[in-house]
Amino acid sequence: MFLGTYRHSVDAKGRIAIPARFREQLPTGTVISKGAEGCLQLYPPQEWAGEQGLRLGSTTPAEERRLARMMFGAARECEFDGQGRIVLSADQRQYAAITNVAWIVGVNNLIEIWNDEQWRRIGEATPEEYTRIQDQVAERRRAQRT
Amino acid sequence: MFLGTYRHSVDAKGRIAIPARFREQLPTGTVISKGAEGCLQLYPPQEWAGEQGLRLGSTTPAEERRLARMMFGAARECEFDGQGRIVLSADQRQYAAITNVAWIVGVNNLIEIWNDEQWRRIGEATPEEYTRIQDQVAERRRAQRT
DNA sequence: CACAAAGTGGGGAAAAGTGGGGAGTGTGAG
DNA sequence: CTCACACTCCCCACTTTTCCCCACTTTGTG
Repeated sequence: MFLGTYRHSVDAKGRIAIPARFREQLPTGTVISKGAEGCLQLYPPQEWAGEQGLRLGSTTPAEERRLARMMFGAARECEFDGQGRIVLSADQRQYAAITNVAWIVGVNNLIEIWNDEQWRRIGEATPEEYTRIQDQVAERRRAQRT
Repeated sequence: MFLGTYRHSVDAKGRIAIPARFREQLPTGTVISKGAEGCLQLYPPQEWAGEQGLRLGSTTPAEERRLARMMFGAARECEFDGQGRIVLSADQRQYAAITNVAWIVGVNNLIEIWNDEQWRRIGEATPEEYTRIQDQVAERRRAQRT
């Protein structure tokens, strides 16, 4: 379970330190890829396995073909250096518009990496916004139960 | 079952002591996160388990993605030091507007942490207000049952 | 009133995060 | 073929943060 938000710097070589709390839950085989809304996502092996349902074949619909190409084409296995950092490729940094700092966010089953500005819009919600969103969850849950 | 209200101080390092009566009911795996109306909430493991239905994957709808990011990004597992204190992150203190003192309130199944001023507004309700609120809830329940 | 338990505050060791140097490898131009 | 350049890793050193431990104060209880 990945929880919490961390603000880390990205150095000139494109390296970023993954918080120790996350790192110790990430075995080798962890994959980083592009995610929705312009973030990057780290999938632990068991989560990445869940995405293997997406496959190309003669009967795969057009949209799934496109999604599969984007997801798997952008993916890479994570390699940690001695300091617990991974390298974000130029391509990945451009996609997520990351320059000097980035936010690393635990989202339950996977980890996301965001640029400064975009994360602020999500993470620095006021109590009022947060309350509204929570009520939405409750409403959604109630609707699903029926 | 968590009952009662305690006024504790928050030191320069952001630490706050959880009342012993609460602590002895909180196993490891307790999670603290942002709550409605600008408070912080402590979820014992069994309560938090209910929040974990939200998962991210390539097929998760946009609304759920946003909810998951806010909920889990704001959360952290509680870690007690030898004195029974937890650390409130800078982010959490800012959200709840907590500086030197805070109120720790047992609310049946979970625990809330409030800043001084906001709690006074809730905790120091007059008998008239209390009665009115009780009637409102009763009315709502009756409406839902139909 | 004495003792125990709970809460508060701070110092210091250890861990985590940050930045940069330099060896090794590969590519492309001369 | 050789040299220059770029790039990737690996390692070392510094800074900052975290957390563990000790000591004091306050509260509660027999």
